[in-house]
Amino acid sequence: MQGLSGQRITSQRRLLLDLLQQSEGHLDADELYRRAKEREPRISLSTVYRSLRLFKELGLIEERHFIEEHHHYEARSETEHHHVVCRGCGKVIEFECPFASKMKEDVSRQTGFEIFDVEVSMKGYCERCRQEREGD
Amino acid sequence: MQGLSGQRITSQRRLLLDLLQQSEGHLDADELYRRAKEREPRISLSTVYRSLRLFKELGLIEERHFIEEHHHYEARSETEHHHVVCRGCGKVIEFECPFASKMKEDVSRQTGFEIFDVEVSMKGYCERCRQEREGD
DNA sequence: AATGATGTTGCAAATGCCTTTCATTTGCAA
DNA sequence: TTGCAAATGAAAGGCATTTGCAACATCATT
Repeated sequence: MQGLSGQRITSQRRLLLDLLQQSEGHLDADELYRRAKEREPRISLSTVYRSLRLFKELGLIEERHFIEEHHHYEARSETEHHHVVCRGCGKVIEFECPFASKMKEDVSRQTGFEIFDVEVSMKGYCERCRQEREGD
Repeated sequence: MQGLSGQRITSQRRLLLDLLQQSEGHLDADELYRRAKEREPRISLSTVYRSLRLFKELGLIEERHFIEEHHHYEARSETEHHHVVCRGCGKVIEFECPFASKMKEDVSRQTGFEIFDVEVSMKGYCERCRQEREGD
């Protein structure tokens, strides 16, 4: 009738979602595009962006923005995980946060918001980069 | 001798920092530009961006990216605070997080990172938007 | 299987946030 | 007050992402 009802399953979408789900780690739009082109060279970057938006709306993937320049995407997993980014080399490590649900409740109570997403992100220097910095 | 030593105090920088410090809430570059132009119509957007970068490097302000499209800036405050963003209307509310330092320690121990920043951000719907959604 | 209605795609052009270039102006130390 | 490095404004550039549109799939119906 309207809206989301008439969504079609196309080869491009299947491919893109496959790639997102297979890949551990996080892909940015461009890397996803590069991988998709290996299998379907005619695919276009706009299709990648359009599909990412769709998957996000459907809740199939999550969008992360730990790097200023652009976003990263990852298939949604059961256990929510958070990120530390190294300011030196850009490395990203995930961790789980046992406080998440408690924080969510607290904040929900304080603000009256109905919260559907909690994200903890930290910045710092990884061990390797710390050593290099001390070397200077 | 070099580096940060040769920083100059210009009228534009004074104005911009004033505006950032006065404003409660968070400004994006464009809003800051608009406000600055009211007082100094010849100021340019690039000066705004250059100054924001400088202030950030000097630790005078903090950069937030709770909205995908662009960043928000706020004068650095003593107590660190975190944010909930309403997916409906974009409203941002701050909260304090008593777990922050504990999480920081935990993650530092787990990953070997030396962490200098923790940011908790949540998404949801505020009370008003929730009511409107239910009305549909 | 052929048809048709409508969702999707690729491509190119456009957008939007932000940065850079460069000629000119300004702050500030001597 | 002069000289020079740092800063500015204006315009051009860069890059991730979006959009307009004609050609093309998908899927429910014949």
